[in-house]
Amino acid sequence: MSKRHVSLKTIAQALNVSISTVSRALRNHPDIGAEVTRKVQELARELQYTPNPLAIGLLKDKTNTIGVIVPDLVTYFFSSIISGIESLANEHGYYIVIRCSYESYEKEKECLENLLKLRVDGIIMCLAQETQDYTHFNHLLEAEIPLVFFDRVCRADEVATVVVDNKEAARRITRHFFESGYRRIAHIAGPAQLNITRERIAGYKQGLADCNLSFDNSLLAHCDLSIPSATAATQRLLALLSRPDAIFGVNDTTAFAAMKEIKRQHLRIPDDVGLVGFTDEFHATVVNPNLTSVMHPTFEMGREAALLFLAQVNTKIALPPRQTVLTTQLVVRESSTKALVE
Amino acid sequence: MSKRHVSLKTIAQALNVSISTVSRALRNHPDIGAEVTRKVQELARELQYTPNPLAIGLLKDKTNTIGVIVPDLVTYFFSSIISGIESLANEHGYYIVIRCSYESYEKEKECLENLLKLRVDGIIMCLAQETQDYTHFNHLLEAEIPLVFFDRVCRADEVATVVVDNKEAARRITRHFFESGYRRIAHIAGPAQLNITRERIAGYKQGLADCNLSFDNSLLAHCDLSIPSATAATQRLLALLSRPDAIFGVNDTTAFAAMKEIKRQHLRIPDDVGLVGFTDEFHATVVNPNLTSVMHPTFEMGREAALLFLAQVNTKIALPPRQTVLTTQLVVRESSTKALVE
DNA sequence: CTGAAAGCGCTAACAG
DNA sequence: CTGTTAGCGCTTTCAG
Repeated sequence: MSKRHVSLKTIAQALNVSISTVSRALRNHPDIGAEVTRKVQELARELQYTPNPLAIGLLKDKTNTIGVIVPDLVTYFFSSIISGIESLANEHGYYIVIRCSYESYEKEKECLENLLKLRVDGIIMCLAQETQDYTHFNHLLEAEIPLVFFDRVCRADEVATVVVDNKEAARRITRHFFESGYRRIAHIAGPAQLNITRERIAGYKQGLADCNLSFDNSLLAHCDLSIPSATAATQRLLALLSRPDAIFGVNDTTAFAAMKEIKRQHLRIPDDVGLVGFTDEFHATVVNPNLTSVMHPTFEMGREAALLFLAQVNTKIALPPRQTVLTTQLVVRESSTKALVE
Repeated sequence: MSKRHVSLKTIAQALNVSISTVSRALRNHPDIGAEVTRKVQELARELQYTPNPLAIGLLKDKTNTIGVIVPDLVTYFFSSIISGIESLANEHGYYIVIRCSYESYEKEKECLENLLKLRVDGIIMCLAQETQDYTHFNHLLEAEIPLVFFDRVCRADEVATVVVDNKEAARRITRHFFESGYRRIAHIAGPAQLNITRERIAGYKQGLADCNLSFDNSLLAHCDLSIPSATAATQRLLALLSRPDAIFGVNDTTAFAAMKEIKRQHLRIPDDVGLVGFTDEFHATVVNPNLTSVMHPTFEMGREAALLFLAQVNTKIALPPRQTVLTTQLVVRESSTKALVE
């Protein structure tokens, strides 16, 4: 069997001491004689001994492992958040095990179960789009297994969360449109059950109110965040008798899909239709015209989520769940700044 | 301690049988009486017993875990490959633990060491750009720890690899340019030490030869795959006295950066400069003009890599390393098709 | 058909 | 200062 790894036993036998002596020597336990300690450490280095985390995990019931569940691995939004989680986790000696829910409720439950079976120390996740029942988290809450939600959240009074100021951002976008001369401002929103959808719609409405514009339900199009669905939503909006002159997408992918569709219909951006996205990835500055977008600190969001996770791990007492709200910034580019007709 | 998880012991005590009986009953061992088996399984289900993978791992020296190292987590290319790995790994009961090398040789070594310390069953990875010394893999090869490289590879005679037909693809791009009327065809290549760089340059040269064009070293610009560096490379090319009329980037990100720079200099694509990328991500169809690109089957590449990994895990005998070559496809769009002047 | 015991690698309480 | 023992959760001989 274990030709592969040297264990304490290997060292103990070679040096003719007991396993516990080796164990202590390696951790510089004061009880152990200087000479023995030196010899043990020297041999350990030579043999490239590394403690077996399985054994320690078994003993301590701790794996230094964080389960991460995302609805989608490919999108910039999620991959950059994962990057943030990985970066902070790593700095603190944690490993991340990734699973993808593919926006499915069933898969999400399965991922959760699997990761718990693996004995991860806790979970950092973003809810799947489909998820409307939140009872599968009961178990974690009862067992006090660390849990952090980011972006799409639920049960925020019980679970730590990291989000951005969705409402404020949406409000700012709406006002920006108004100030740029747009009057029929539409919003392509996500699925109704998501908090981000609700909050951004709330901000959108607030923004309209700020500008004395009335809310028109036909200007609110829902999509399931997929590209085809965003395209369809755009088509619905553009087909309205009274066509919108501005569209704000729930994320950049949605906005890119909208951009493609708007161009396909030979409408000009920003002159015929203004467009704003949400996330601000690199491609916003590559597309034509450059996309105005809300700068969403995704990498930071990942790091914050990991931070909230660590806070839970390192506390024995159950502290009230922390809510981290990151601030966004509107980055104005060409897609929402038409020449004002005074 | 373990309020959290029920163990065989829990069940054994409740049923007043021995631990080994429970262990056997759960695996339907024929030795165990039908009645006992039924009772054990029933209670196990009720108590939601799940075997502790740490204990099994300790015993079997196997964790069902794959270490994945990528140079970058955020780029579409890598995130979609990770997605492919995750998908296949999951189907076979494996978990993936992700680490990022940030294109650094030192970090790559560190990631590798860390993952091995964690006792992953093997490694699937893409070399960091900086990596030029490949001796840190000796240990894995000697210990016969499964290892798979994808995209950027080394020691291909000893290690299983998944790549695409880089040379052929580059050749096809070059010929496509020629057939579209371009004559001064430039290439923004990656760092010289990478196989993908070498192979694509070889294909580029072959393509030039096919078209009876001579190779001009000034039309070959290297970059480090970062956006600023790709921009700089573009600038160098565009500043040439005899400016190229076509540029083929080593990947889409490079091509997008080039596109941005070309536009900034008020040159028209495809009329003044033709442009082709490599990877073909969604954004290729959003930018203006749509980017011609080589369709790189990234998700499949991830799945293939996982497949090669599993092949190694499931074989006792050391089989010769398999080389999987995936085929690409040139997707011609607007950025490389100027109106031919006959 | 079932139980006891050893061992995977490690730590910690308890002896000496 | 060092060794013995027990135990984390599990599988696998070996007894009975």
